[in-house]
Amino acid sequence: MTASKTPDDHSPEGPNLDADSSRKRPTINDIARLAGVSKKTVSRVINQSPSVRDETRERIEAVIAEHGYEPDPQARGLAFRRSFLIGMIYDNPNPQYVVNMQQGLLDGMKGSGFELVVHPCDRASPHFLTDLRTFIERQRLYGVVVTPSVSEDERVGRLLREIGCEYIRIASVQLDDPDRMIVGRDRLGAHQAAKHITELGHTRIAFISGPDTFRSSHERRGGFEDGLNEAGLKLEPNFVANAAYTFETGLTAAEELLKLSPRPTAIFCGNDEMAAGALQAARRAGLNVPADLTVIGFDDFQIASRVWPPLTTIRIPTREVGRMAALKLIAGGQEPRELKAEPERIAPSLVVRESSGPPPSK
Amino acid sequence: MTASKTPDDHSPEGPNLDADSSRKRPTINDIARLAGVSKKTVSRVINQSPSVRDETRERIEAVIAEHGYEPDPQARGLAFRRSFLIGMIYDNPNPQYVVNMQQGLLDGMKGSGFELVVHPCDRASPHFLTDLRTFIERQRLYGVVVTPSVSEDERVGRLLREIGCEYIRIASVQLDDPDRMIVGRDRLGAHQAAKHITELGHTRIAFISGPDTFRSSHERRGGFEDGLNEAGLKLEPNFVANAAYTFETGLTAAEELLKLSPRPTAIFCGNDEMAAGALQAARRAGLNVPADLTVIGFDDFQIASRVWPPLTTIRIPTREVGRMAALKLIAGGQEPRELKAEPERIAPSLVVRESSGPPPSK
DNA sequence: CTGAAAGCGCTTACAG
DNA sequence: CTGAAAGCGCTTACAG
Repeated sequence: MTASKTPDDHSPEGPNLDADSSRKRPTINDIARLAGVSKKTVSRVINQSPSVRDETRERIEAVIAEHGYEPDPQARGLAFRRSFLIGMIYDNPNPQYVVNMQQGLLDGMKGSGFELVVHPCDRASPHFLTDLRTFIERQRLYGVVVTPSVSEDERVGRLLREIGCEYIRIASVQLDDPDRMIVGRDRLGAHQAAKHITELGHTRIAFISGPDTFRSSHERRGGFEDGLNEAGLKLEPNFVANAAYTFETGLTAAEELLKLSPRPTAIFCGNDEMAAGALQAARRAGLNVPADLTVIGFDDFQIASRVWPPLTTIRIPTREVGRMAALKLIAGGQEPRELKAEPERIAPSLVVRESSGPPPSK
Repeated sequence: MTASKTPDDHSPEGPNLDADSSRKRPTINDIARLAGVSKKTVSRVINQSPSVRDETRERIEAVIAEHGYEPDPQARGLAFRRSFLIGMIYDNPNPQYVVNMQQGLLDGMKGSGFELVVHPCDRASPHFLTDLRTFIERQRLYGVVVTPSVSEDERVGRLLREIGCEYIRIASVQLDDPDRMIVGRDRLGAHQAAKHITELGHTRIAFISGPDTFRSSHERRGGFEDGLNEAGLKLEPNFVANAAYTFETGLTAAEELLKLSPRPTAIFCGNDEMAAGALQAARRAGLNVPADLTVIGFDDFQIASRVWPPLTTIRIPTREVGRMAALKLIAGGQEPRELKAEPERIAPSLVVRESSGPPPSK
């Protein structure tokens, strides 16, 4: 054991959990005594009750600051019957999504005193709902943020309401009270992709869809179709392939599309992973991207700029979405000011790289 | 703390926390009453105290099971002066590493009643240590798992010991008591890479290193050099380039190496991200991988199989490492039986894909 | 082997 | 505007 030992530290040696707590952290009782008030009044200051005389409040705040007092969240939680933990409930298999979302939630929780507890889950498990319930009730979670595709499960919404757990669902469609949701703008993003492709002059345009179990699959397809229609084009049924947001399924789906004759000159993929698979399929088919084939992704995760050629894609500000979700949860469902003032901050945007170009001239 | 809704908020609308709580969850008092014992005895059963008569224990366990009683972690934590939360402290920028590690920790914590609180941090921040201390002390964390590169910071080890927080450091070198560490086998992995490359017949072999701030950079280099030496080769200083574990720095470093004359016929990269960058550099230089150049990565993250050609790399079982770390932390530093019996479960292994081959014959 | 009392550090409900 | 009492659901220390 190195470092600072205080005079009253009589511990013999080794990491003893109790002995080493240098100067014990002050409690509400210490602050009350030092400020010459009851602990209830200190409690009022902590909880920002308006009914405290300014002078009293200032005196207490000074003592709190001087001693670096921080209320114990466990004791508060016990008395409140509710912890200061926020859960992130997710089943999205993409690590980049998960990390960006966590980071965003953490951004939004910063300085609030809340902490983030992560809870991946499996919607297909038979214990899914009971596990979720146990997790939330046992920890008496302050609230949860739920991301796709779990967020789209109506059983989850019902459960959360039934046990009275505050929540924010993140999804690409309005599935619940607006107070309880952050709605993504997937349609808009897919629309931008369609616009880009048609403006390049493509007419034989294909789409690789994500799995039916994600609402975003449908939204992205819908937005894409709308965009094509605006350009006077249709999404031909045989130019639509179903995949599952993974690299492998994207690869297979693209292989099928490229066997068609005439084959598409552009493929819009429901996410970057599938687009990376499509790039692989093009290579195997001896096609040059973008000279022979335009490939476009969705998400703008790291992989988009790592593959060759770097992917033109639709960027979703996942971290910012997470930040907004956390702020909204903490505010009890109130739309964050920033988001109200500038809804565009969670809007998708087109990122043009090297995988898109005009159709082959022949 | 943004106090938004308090428990006695009897607002007519919206999710009322109290109204919906169907049947209240039983407490230790309920169980004690129903079992005809004192709550202290129930507490003994919960905490697996040996001094309870078998008959009594069974009776109590039956009541617990019947009512689905679960002790409140907040109340337990308050009495224990220690929560049932485990923190993951990290600053690794790779999302895949973070998610795999989290998943592994969760695997190891499963059924233990602990929950995982995530805490990314920035070693370079001036508040780094105070923030960390505040986080741990305020939440009275049961313990923490620290990953590279924060885990390699001696200030962190000192702090943790000083405040008496249980911890496991994950690193590529033994930096602490064996009870407090999970040591990775990076040297072995790099050695395997060297063996593979030399067996293919290469002699002009380069290395792209990670940043000095990660011990793994040095270990991987060391293991690689050892492997080359065994084959009677040396790692030439001008064939070593320094990068920072990122795609961009890997790209730049590889460009420099490929300008040399004669240029290397194989490059071993400290991780997959840099190897992806090296692949990009080769393409820009008009070189074919693996015909003109062998490129090898380290980690076997998803990106390794997404790039073209798919990367030969060294697989690290990150998730398993995480699981072992959690088990060890919960066991108070005792090596998990599984790991003792089979240390190889956290050993690296060579994964041969398409980015490696014999050197060009010319 | 078992229990009654006190306490962990907060808050609610009730007074004044 | 402020406080004394009781309580949140557990555990420790002390008895027996």
